[in-house]
Amino acid sequence: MTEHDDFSQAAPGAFEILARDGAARLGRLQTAHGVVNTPIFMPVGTVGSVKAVAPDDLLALNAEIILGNTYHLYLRPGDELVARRGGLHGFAAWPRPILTDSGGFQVFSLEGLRKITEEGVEFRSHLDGSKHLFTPEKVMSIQRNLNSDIMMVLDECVPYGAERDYTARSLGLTTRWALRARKAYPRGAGKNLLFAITQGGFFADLRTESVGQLAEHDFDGFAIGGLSVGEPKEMMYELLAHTAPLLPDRKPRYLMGVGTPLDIVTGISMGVDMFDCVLPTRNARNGTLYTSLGKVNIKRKEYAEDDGPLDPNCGCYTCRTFSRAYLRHLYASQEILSFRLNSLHNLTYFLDLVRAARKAIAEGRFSEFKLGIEAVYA
RNA sequence: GGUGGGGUUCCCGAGUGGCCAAAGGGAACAGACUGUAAAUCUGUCGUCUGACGACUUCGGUGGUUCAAAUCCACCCCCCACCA
Repeated sequence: MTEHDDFSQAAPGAFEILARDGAARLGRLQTAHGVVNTPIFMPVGTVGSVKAVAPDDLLALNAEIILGNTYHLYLRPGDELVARRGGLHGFAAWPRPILTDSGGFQVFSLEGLRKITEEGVEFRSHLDGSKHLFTPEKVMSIQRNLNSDIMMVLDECVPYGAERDYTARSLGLTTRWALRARKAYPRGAGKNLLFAITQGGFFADLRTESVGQLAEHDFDGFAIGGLSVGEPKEMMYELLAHTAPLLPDRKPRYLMGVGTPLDIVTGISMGVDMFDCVLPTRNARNGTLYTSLGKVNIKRKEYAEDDGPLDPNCGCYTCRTFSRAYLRHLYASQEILSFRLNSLHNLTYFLDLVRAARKAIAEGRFSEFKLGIEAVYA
């Protein structure tokens, strides 16, 4: 307890590993808005809102940190407008840590609307078609305005299927961009942490090279980017197993945009500390719910008169209060409440999952825990 | 009673001689979704078949025609306006 109190006074960026179980780590990371316990799942709130739920819901679920997105918030409402309102914390009324993605992924997913050069990425807004330029420096400035606790460097996320030459060149660019970002925001210039993103596509040696180029530099954490972009699952796991151990042991490791319950547990087993994914919230809105017994597609006819709870082993408001029959009806009727109840549940499942993982690591039975998840989701 | 319009596959609704098992939408059923251009997208949707294909459908009955949801006759029902 005193140890915890000591850590609560630690400077932002402090990362402590409390226990290990195999390659899995139990840790905690200090930020300007409080401590994040790892392994952690971070709900995604792209435009400054975790869709369908409110901050008090997230606090009730004990979400420790959420995501925002540089690209979206820069386009609308504008990072300076947000800055004038106390940054994203003040604007969105979220008191706990926030991580902002750099826009690198949008550069990837908006392919066709952008052009990548050494200087940065020129892109067209998906909102009004207007032209913009993101440089590593610009993206730092935007994230400083948003005042996120963890800022990500601008990177290029290489699509699955990209050739070796392209991937090799791209990884070098991502490294140079990362170093420019660090230079634009030197350590100690503020309380915001800065994470680098490793790339390397689907070539193990290029993954090694990318980590090699970045690991020696002074970042607060290291992310693995460019996975789960359409490749076969085994390939993702292979590259993850290859890459995770290469990342600095004493810094938090973040697997970007991943993933399913199985992906998360697998990532943890390989030594990853942080995860984010739209899956729990997006799938909630599309009727796919994650439960202790597996995925439930709540639209299915078989639930029309199912009076049981969505997940008998879940303590969330949705599961405590409503029947599958009612949840199916809400979905079929396209009621707003459907999005909210489904999102609350899925977020609970993902947050409970990492809480249970942390407990399992602390108790030295993580492999056993992982087998349990695999039994349901593999 | 008169005049005009109309009855299409679960619903709405296109189709006015062959390219029609019949556009489109909805509903229904199933699936996808991984750093959110996603309350989105995909598939099925007359019956039988794995498929090719076969068979039965467009208010009813009868007819014209090589061929009818489409043309003709009569009948049934609905709507609008007029009396």
